[in-house]
Amino acid sequence: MDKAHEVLIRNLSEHTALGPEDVVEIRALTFIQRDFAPSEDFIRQGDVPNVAALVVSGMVARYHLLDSGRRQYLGFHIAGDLPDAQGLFIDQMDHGLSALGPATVAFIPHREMFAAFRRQPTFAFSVWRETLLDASIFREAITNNSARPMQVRMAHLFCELFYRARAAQLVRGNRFHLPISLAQLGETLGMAIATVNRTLAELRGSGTMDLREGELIVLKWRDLQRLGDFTPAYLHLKRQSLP
Amino acid sequence: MDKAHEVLIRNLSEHTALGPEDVVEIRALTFIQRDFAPSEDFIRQGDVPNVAALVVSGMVARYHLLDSGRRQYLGFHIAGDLPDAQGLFIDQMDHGLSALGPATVAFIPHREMFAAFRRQPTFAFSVWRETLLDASIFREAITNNSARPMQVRMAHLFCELFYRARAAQLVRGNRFHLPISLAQLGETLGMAIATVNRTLAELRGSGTMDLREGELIVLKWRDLQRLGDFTPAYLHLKRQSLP
DNA sequence: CGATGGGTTGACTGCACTCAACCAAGGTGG
DNA sequence: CCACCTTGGTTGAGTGCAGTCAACCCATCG
Repeated sequence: MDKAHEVLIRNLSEHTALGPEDVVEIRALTFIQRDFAPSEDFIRQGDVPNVAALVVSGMVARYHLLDSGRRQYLGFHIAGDLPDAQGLFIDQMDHGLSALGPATVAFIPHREMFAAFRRQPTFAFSVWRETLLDASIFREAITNNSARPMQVRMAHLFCELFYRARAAQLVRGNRFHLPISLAQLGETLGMAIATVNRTLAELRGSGTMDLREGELIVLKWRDLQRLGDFTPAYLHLKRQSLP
Repeated sequence: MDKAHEVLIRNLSEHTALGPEDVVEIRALTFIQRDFAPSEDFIRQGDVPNVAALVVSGMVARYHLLDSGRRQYLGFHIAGDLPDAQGLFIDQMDHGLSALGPATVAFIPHREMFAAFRRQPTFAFSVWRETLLDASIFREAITNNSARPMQVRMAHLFCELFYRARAAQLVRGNRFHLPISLAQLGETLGMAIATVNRTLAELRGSGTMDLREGELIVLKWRDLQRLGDFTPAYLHLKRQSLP
């Protein structure tokens, strides 16, 4: 059976009430599925996009490359996300996408998406909504990296990822798969790798969480949330109530 | 004559080839126009949006407020922008909007927008595209505030604002109206006010630009661009025909 | 095996934050 | 009218946090 379509339907349904006609449109989309190795790029800055990517499993990252050679991660995506819906209406990608750990990604021709949008405006609106959620997460990242001290900043990132993973039912118990290195954390949060390590040690010391073997373990969600100044309103997840 | 409609049409036309039917739809929209004083809020974090804002003249800012009381500016908008198109499909605003200097804003009921979207998908796509440009600017802000040193960071912001203002024909000669205070610059770039002042002094010293009496003056565009590591690709300012 | 990548830790340094004082301009009220 | 206050900008001194640099460990892998 086709996991890609189901993952997309599940994710869109999380935020939007899809009608049966919308589901029919989605199931009719052509998906070309591919597996990627950790850190493998699949869309590069400068590419002319004509397909949209859907994360089927694993995680993918979006990033900027600066002339200085520095890399800045912009955000992360989990199963069900459309990480480059952002590319639907632009001529040229302004950022790249790569697998974080091993990941499976499905590609949908833009042409088909547009046709479906015209037939089913509700489907278009639901994807549009996804892109707006993305933007909301970007805004929070601006604030996080600009206005919050190191420890809070890192805790906030973990909170967000955990919260989103839970909404996507990717959390088993109190842990989920987060195959990120310290260097990548640094390039996400705008801090040097040594600082990443020390800050992470502090967070571990607080007993609220741990990060081991590519797994994030949340031990005291409430405390971690407080530590990270985390309020999930900006994620606009309909299911608001969580333990 | 109605400036609001014309400003919107001009801005959308900048990026999208609008058909005559789209223009008819836009002209049929109901606008409620209002003037705001500098720093006056007109949409607050937590509001339930049911109208979309359009900047008719002046500048408006988007910002987060943290529990700590700190304010983080997320971005700025000029005439023709739809600063809260982001609110079209969300239940609750995750950020606020305020006038930067004195500003005139027009409000359009969401209901009318949605109806127009269904009748004219191309119009919907053009507004969608605007929201994606917004997101692209947010991404750049993440990178700017996280990965670039202070001086470069500030120069980059000025480059972006100048470039966008020029595209919107708001630059007269080599200057345009940018009514921003040092404190606000600090809350945009994530730096303390003292540092803002010193960094700005450096930039002035470089002879590439000046900021006086609420006006940004660009003296050496090329040098400022280089100083700010600025490449305008991410602004996607190019007319593109839509599907 | 040696090479590589990821993680850990210590020492040093310097940049940007904090704090504080001060100035200029504009608005307000007695 | 002046006195006062507020807001925005400017500058100096001191400090501390996080960046840089370097060494080292460990596991994996060719």
